[in-house]
Amino acid sequence: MDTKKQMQTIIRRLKKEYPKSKTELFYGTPFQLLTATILSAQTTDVLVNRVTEPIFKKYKTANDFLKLTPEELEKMIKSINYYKTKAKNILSCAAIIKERFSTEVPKTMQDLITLPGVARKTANIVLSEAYGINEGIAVDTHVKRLAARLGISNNTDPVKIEQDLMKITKKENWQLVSNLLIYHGRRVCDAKKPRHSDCVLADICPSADI
DNA sequence: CTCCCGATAT
DNA sequence: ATATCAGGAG
Repeated sequence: MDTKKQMQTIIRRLKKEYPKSKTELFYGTPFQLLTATILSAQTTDVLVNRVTEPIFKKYKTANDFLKLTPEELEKMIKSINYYKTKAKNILSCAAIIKERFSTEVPKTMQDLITLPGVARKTANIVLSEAYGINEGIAVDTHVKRLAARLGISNNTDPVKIEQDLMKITKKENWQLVSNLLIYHGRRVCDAKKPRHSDCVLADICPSADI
């Protein structure tokens, strides 16, 4: 079966299911998106938004966040897991962005992944959402799980999964496919109990033995 | 490979 | 009690 056609079908059907799919992370500025995405590692977006909403009212740019001490930021994001590491990374990012990138969140993959706590997944989110740049496909836990279940990629390395997805997806759909798979992963194809009977992809999915 | 290390659903 | 949640670094 043609995997490119399979991907086209997946995108068409999921687009119909979730016409308004976009990031569910709350943010205003590029640095806020970077911050929210760093916080979102192994954490639900609902919890991230709960924590960032009051913070983002006061702190919008890298320079704003540099007014905070690590201890102050830790206290504000205490309910997020890995809060110490994340607080340190966010402030390190702010400092580096101020010093090396004239206070602006970088617009290239190469520059973004030099930031602490930022790898391809986070960089892809920032590039596509904040700047509209399709450098790659953001592969998170949902994309990884759905790619495996749909028989698209058996790799465990997120970078290889991203390459497998890019090969069979039109570049213009790179950010869309990531958002669609995440939406579907959260609502129907969840990790514990995938709801095959409610899945619009069931007939083309190797994992749905209905 | 381990560490980071909280909230929530089941 | 345990698995999982928009991962990344050492």
